[in-house]
Amino acid sequence: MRVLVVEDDIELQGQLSRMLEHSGFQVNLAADGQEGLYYATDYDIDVAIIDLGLPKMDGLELINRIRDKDLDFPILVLTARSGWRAKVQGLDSGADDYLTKPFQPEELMARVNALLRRASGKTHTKIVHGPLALDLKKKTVLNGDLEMDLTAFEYKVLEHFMMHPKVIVNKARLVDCLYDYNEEKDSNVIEVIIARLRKKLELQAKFKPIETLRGRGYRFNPDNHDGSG
Amino acid sequence: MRVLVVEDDIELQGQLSRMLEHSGFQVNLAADGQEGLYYATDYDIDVAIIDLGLPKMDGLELINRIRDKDLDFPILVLTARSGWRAKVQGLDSGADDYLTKPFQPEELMARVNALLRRASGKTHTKIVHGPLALDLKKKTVLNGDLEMDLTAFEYKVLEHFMMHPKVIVNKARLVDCLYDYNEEKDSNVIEVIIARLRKKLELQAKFKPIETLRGRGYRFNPDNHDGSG
DNA sequence: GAGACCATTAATTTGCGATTAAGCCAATCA
DNA sequence: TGATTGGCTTAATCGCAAATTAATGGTCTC
Repeated sequence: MRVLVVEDDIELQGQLSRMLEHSGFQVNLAADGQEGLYYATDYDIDVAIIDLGLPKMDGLELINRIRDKDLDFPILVLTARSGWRAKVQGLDSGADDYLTKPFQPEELMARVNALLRRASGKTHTKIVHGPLALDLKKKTVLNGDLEMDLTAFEYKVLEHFMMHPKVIVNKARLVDCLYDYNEEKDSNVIEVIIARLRKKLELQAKFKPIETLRGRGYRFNPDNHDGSG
Repeated sequence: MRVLVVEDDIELQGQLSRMLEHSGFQVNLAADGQEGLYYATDYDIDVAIIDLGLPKMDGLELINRIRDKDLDFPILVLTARSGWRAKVQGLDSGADDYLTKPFQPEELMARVNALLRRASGKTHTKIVHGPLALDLKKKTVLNGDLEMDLTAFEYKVLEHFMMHPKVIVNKARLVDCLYDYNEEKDSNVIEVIIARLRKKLELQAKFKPIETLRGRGYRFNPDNHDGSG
C-alpha cells in the first residue's frame, strides 16, 4: 500500500512518514502541491494525505487537479482551520475525509485504514445513463462531451436521479437530498430546481429524461430521448 | 409504524415516547442495550432511536449486534458527545443518522420521518399476480410487458389490492388508502376509481381481477382471467 | 318489482406542477 | 468594507391533468 503525503511542515512530514512506514506503508513525500501532483500522477497511489495550507499550489486546488486527472484514490485532508465551512469545502471538492490539526496519531491511522477499507469495496465512482456521465468523486456531470454547469442543488437532485433511475421519487424524498432536515410543506423548491435542470439538460443535448408523474413525483428515465415528461 | 427507543434516561424516554406516539407511531421502549436487542429481534421494527451511552451494552455494540442479525431498519443515533469522531464512528458502524443532545423535538421527528422515507425506497420487492407485476420501489405496475399509466389514486388502490389478494376489502378501507383523514360518507370516489382501474387493466391484457361483492366490498382475485366481477 | 347498491360517463372543480420574476443572502472581489 | 455576483427562496400566475361530483342506467336482493 502506497501513501502520498503532501505536507510542507518538515516536522509533521517526518512524523507522518514514520508512523505510516511503521504500519507497513510505502510513503511518498511531497512538500508542495506541484510535487504532490507529480507523485499522484506518476505513482500508483492507494491513499493520499494532503494538507490544505500548501505553498505553490493550494491543497484544494491539488485535490481538484487530482480528480480532474480521473485519479480516484481516497484523500484525507489535514486542516488547521477548525471552521465548519473549510471542512465541508474539503469534502465537497473531492476529498473523502478530513482531520483537524493537531490530531492523535492513532486517529490518523484509523482513518487511513478506514478509507482503504471503504475504497476496496467501492467499484464504480461513475454513473452513466444515456449521454450523461456523473462522476461521484469529482461531483461533475458530462452531458455528451460538455461538462454541465450545475449548482449545488441541481447536482444533488441529478445525482439522486442517476443513482435511482426509473424509480418514481416523491418530492419529500428529493427535499431530503437538499437539506439535512426539513419538514417544510409549502415550498416549491423542487419544481424550480427540476425546471432549471430540465432546461440545462435539454440545452446541450435535447435530452428530456425527467418525467412528471402528477401527484406521485418525478422519474428519471434515460431512455426518453424525446421526452414524455 | 413501529419505533424502537433505546434510552436509559427516564425523563428523555418519556419525552420521546410522548412525541412519537403523538405522531401516530407505535413505540417500544428499552432502557439498555440488552433489552433493545430483544425488541429489535422479536418485533417488526421500522426505525430505531438509540442512545450511544447505555448501561449493560454500549450503543455502538447494540448497533453492531443488530446489523449482525441482518436487521436492516434505519437507526438514528443520539449522542451527548459533540465530537465529530463519535459521529463518524456511529455512521460507520451501521447507523444511518445521528443527533447531538440536546435537540429540538421537531428536528428529531423530521429526521425520523426522513429516515423512513429513505428506507421505503430500499425495499426492492416485487409483487406478481397473473400478468401484473408491481414494483414497490419503483412504484410502477407492469401489465404484461407494458407499464400501466396510473394516477396516484389508481396506484394506491391497486397496490393495496395486490398486497392483499383474495381478501374482501370494504370501501371504507380503500378510502383510507387514498386520504390520511377522511370521514366523508356520500362519495362515490371508490366506484369511479375502480371503474377506471378495471378499464385500464382490461385494455392491455383482458384481465378482470377485481370482483364486486355487493354490500361487502371488492376483492382482488388474480385467478379470474375471464372475470366474475 | 321496489329499493339499495353499483357501473359508467360526463361535467365541473380542484389543486398540482410549470414557469417566471423579484427578493434575499452569502461568498467573493475590489 | 462596500459592491457585485450567483444561487437559493418565495411568490404569483397559468394551464391542465386528475379528482370530485352529479346524473343516468344497470343489476342484484329480498
